[in-house]
Amino acid sequence: MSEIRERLARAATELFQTQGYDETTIEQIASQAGVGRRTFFRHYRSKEDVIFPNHDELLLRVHERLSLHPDETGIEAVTAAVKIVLRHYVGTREISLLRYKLVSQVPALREREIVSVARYQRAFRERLSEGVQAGVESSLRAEVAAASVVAAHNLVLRHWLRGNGVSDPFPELEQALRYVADTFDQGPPAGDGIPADNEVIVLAFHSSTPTSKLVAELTKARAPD
Amino acid sequence: MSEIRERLARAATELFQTQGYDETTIEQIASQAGVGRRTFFRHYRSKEDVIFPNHDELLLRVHERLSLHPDETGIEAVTAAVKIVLRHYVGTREISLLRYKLVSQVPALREREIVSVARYQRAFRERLSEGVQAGVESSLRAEVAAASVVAAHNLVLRHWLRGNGVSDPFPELEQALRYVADTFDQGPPAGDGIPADNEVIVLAFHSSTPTSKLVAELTKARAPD
DNA sequence: GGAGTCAAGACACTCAGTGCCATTCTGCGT
DNA sequence: ACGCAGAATGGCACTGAGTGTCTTGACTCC
Repeated sequence: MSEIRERLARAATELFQTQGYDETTIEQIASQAGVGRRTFFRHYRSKEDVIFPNHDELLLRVHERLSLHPDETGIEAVTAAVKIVLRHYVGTREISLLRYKLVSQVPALREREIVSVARYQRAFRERLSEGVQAGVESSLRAEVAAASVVAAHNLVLRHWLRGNGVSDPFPELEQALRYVADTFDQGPPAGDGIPADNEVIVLAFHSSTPTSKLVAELTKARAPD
Repeated sequence: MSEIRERLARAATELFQTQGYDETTIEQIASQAGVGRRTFFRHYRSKEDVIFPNHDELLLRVHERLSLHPDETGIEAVTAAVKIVLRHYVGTREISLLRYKLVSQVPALREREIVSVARYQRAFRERLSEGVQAGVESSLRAEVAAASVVAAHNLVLRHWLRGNGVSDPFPELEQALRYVADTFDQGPPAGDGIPADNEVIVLAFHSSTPTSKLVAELTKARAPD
């Protein structure tokens, strides 16, 4: 990490907080950091880039993790990958908190964040679609599962940020992800496709019935020979 | 719809298709339409705005529909609202097809579209959260349900667009939405409360519930942590 | 026919972002 | 210690988006 890059980041965050984001020009950031305007663009692609640094690299790491173990479940891979993202945010607490404050105030930054999130979601969706046959329902399922993981992450992250980043968000993430995994871990809902009619199955059994027997009966009932 | 506005739209779409989007300047669009550059900005906020016209108005109609019947289910309201969106796209077939082509080629437009979609999703999420107690799981549920509806819509829309907008996408949307509604309409499968010994358990669940989930719920209900 | 209103045009300005070239700094081998 | 190559920096100019403002012209209402 070059020294000038850090000087620019510091100058930018100071100015953003005192003047506001929109009111700060790149010229000001550069001169506050004691460098030329042109040099700013050698370190950051744009003003937004100061707020979302190393983003490409993080996305790359996520992609790498997703393709690391081709034999693990999609949900497993995605679950592991999303932890990388949260770990990164937690590891860069200062900038994460500043970003949170700015993103909730500046529309342009909020949009940029949405786009970033969509990139993760896309990566997740692609991983979840691997080895799954094409079709409306499978696509929908993969997309929704990806969205769920992202939503779980964002929920936990926001909670952590609102608490000023003092707690440990990982147990909470585990919990939320477990909820998601429970919903999406396995194949499509029974029946290949959308049920023709909205059927409700009612099952009555004695409380002493062992679960194993129950499942056997149930399976038989749902898909008779 | 003013006449100049239409001239501008026509000029823009022509230039986009012959020269490409990035290579077309607003100056060119304006002069092709026979007006001044400044006039362009009186009709469209930006170049992207030509590709996503009436967008705010559509979002507004969605919001209106969502708050129309406060007593209907969240899923019902959202399901109805998303049809407004699809109906709009179908109703403006030409521009929809052009947009699809451009969005798949120009990164800036793709990002803009992602942001637009996020706005609908947010509206849906808010409607789905109404009257639901706060909490991680409820929030997650609302967010995921909103994402599902959006995903269903986008899937159907893309399919329609890839088919050059000749088919009727609504049956497909209905089907996909039914799938989503089936997943989110009701809470987890019945079984709240711990059955006492020697009791008959009655379990009602939807036929689309995966057996695995069913078993998980059942196990939880019978022997809660 | 004259006053008022509204859209369009024209011009100037700020700022983001990029290309280009000269200059300076830095590390490195001799 | 010296010089050299390559990289980093600074400065300049340019394009293009977007905005403020003043002028002009057309249309309307009285």
